Amino acid sequence: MADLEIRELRYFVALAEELSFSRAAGRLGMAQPPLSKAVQGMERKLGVILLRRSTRRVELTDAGRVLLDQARHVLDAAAAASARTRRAGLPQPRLVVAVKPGGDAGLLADVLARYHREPGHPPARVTVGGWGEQAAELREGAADVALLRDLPDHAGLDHEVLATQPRGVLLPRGHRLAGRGTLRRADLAGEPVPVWPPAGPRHALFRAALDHLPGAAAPEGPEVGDFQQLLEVVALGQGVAFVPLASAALHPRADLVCVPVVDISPSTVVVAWAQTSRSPSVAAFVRAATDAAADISGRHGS
Amino acid sequence: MADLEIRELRYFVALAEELSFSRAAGRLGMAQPPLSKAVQGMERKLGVILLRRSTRRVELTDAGRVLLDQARHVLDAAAAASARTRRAGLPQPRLVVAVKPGGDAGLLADVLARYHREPGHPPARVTVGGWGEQAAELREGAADVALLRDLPDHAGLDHEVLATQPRGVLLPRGHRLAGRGTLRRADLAGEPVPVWPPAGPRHALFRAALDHLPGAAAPEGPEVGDFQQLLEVVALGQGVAFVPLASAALHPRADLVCVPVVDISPSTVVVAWAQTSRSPSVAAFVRAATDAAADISGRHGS
DNA sequence: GGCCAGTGATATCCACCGGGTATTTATATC
DNA sequence: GATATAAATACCCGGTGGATATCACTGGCC
Repeated sequence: MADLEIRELRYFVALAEELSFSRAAGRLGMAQPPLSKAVQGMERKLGVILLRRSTRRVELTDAGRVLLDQARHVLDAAAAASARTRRAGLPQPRLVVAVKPGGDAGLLADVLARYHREPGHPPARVTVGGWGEQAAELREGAADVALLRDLPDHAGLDHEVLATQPRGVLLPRGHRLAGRGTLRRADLAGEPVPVWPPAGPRHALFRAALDHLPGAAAPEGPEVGDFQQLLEVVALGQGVAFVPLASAALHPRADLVCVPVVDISPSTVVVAWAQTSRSPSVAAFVRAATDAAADISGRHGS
Repeated sequence: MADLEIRELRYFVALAEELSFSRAAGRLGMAQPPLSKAVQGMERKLGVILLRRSTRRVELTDAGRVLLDQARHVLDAAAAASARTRRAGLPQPRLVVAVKPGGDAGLLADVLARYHREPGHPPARVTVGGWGEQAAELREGAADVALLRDLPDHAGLDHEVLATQPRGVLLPRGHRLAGRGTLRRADLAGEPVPVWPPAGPRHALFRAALDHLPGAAAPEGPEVGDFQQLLEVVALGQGVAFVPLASAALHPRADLVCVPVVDISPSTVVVAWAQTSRSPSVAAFVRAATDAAADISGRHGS
């Protein structure tokens, strides 16, 4: 049962994505024949046909689809192993915390203070990145822990919920519903929802919108790449967006209003970490985060 | 940033476990010098010292400890990739369900019926294994989904709780507390707790016992390897054990009594699966399991 | 304190195989 | 049926993974 090598898995992923031996070989910086041989070797070792190929078409078998998914996990894990080991070997290792601007619900300073109060843990270094990057950073070992909103459902991450925030809908000031004090989601049937981001896994706000609008009554709006574009599209009347009320308050615009929607699930602020890197320092940071959040909500509650 | 190869990670894990180049080389079926060279190559590629070595002692650096942990995850993922791909390539692929005798809370038949009712999914095959094996089977890809009690906290598994069952304490019939109708955990201070299993991650019942008994008041009892041995030890008065009441009812013995303990957390029955293998079939099985559990508890509640 | 046993590092060599080039084979299109 | 394109086959070469032999260092022990 000789197992597969990392190199072979990289080859296979490239091939499965390109569905062409020549193109995949080009992307890998190698010639086509050795790629053919490598894949034949994998099929021999596994005793399984991975690709149905003629001279004109290449397509994955069921087993090939499984291997594509699994290989990505292995490659992530291998990249993470290198990255985390390198970081641990630095003269002064740091706990890398990935945050998104506005995605920490104002908790970051308090969390860091609590984390540093407990001795024996490496100092924290904060990196700022857009949504989606954080999950990738955690999985690939570039970061140890992250504060973010609405965790994507990607496998491999554990999380604790720190806070929930009610969501509203962003509307242009002149919209027929802009004057209402609160809305229910049924009111929004038929409003177009901008697609965000245009490629790859959708942003949680987008998925939330689809989940919350009744049935297929939500036509897809234009594609937007970031939050600013989203605001522009809404201002132009091309779509509506579900955002946390607190987040809307951070970006006030004269031409937009944010109306609370009472019957949709709230946005969550979470602390997340890779399931494969639960070090004592990560645990300490998570504890600091949950303590800080409990303290805040307790203070609000009193 | 050339990444590490699976082969190198296997070498490193063997070396880190043996802490001896010669012994590790022996275990790997190779000679000692190439192992030295391979590890030097890894350190060169990573730019990190993994082992502090003299001619008499070998010990891991901090970075080495990190890599050991990470390498195990990569090797698990790689083994799982091979296993799952092989299984998917079989003429008639199956959904492999790992169950523990008595660990399904009587749900298995109903869950299987519901799963098979939905068309389009491969037929299920049930494998029976002891506790701990199931988690390993899921991580290594030998099984797709498992019904088990008290999920170990190993990383890499997702789960949904299907049911909770109150726990009691097993006592020999002549024990000073055996006549009581119910107990509180304070009553049990000072009772010895058998260690189970003797090596590796502890069984959830054991960890629960330590969590629930006040402070360090619980001396460790003898080591036991399985449930039958645990019953023997308790019968001999060498220790006490926390078990789900339903589980105790399955193994009635004249010389043992099970007394409910009212202030400890209940045992949970969960459906679990590897985070890295969320196929539609797994999702369908999980849905069937939660539906079946909701149905049962609903029927009991009515 | 010096000898010896044991262990890791170095030196050197070989064989295998990962990868390249040239060619053949098969299929879709016109 | 001719042609063009892309995967498979044939063959070759160089790098490297692994083996054997040896050196160098550490630590126990008389």
